[in-house]
Amino acid sequence: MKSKPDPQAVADHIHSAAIHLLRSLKGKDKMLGINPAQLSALSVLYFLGPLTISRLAAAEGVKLPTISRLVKDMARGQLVMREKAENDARSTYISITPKGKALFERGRINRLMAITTALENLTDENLETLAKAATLMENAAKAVCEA
Amino acid sequence: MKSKPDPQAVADHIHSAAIHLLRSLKGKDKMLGINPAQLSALSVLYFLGPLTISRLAAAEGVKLPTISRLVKDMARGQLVMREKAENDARSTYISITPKGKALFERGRINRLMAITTALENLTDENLETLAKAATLMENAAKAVCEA
DNA sequence: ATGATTTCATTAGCTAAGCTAATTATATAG
DNA sequence: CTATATAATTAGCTTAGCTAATGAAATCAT
Repeated sequence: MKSKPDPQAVADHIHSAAIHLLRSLKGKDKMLGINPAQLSALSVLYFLGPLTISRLAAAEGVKLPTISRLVKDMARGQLVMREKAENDARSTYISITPKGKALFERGRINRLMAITTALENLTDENLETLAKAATLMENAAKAVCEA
Repeated sequence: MKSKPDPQAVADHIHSAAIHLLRSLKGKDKMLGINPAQLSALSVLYFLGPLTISRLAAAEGVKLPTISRLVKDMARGQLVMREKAENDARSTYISITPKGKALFERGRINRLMAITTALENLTDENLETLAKAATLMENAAKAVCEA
């Protein structure tokens, strides 16, 4: 064992695995009446707190008009709220409402339960491996962005 | 160390990591004039060989009409070819053309190079961890689908 | 202070990709 | 031979992405 791992092969393998894992979850969200874009935006607002449209767009890696419309739709559904910025009359802060919070939590639990169930029979050692790998992947993602 | 890992936390961590890694790659494809849906379909045809529309749809986890149109677009761009099935006049086999192959390889290399570069400074041990985790993630994805 | 530039957000209009329902053509079963 | 099932397409809808144009506010340079 312990044949020198080929970085290119590892990149390929982890890439496929990420794609397949996320694809397998795609179906799990629909039952809630939540779509991936909204779930993702809610996630950012949930964890980072209120953000302007611009910052939300940046966080999501999409252009500003895309978020502008998404927020309009979510505001109509009472999932988020707008608040005028005090210092800059051009900016609006978007924050998640209790309803949005609840929906996000349900969606999140939905996904995580699916994964957790799939991990159910793993040894502690394998879970440890996954935990370490997750951190390595986060770092890699950061590095890709900065490249 | 070696505190019993919480499966729920691991699920969460690996989920985020997969999202962030793939998001970080999103930008890398555009330069080629290839979009994610086409790249993904080409990938399936590249590795699995010619498939009917139905099987391609199943492999991609989308409905048949979605692939039907995607194939029409890709055929227009000479990325794939249609061939009538011999045994069943209803079926058409879709195969990747040399042009499609070349485009796919460029796109793939683009992505993989981005990841590979990001993994550049990892120890062999960490690469090993990622390789193992990739396999675990593939299994988890399969389990989620079957659940 | 005023005029030019930049920034934040929205709107309009386009494209791509997903879906369902309906249609056509072919296979298969009773 | 008729009925049913399957493969693919088409039509029509939705959502999410984009760019370009616009409006409104802030900043900067005279």
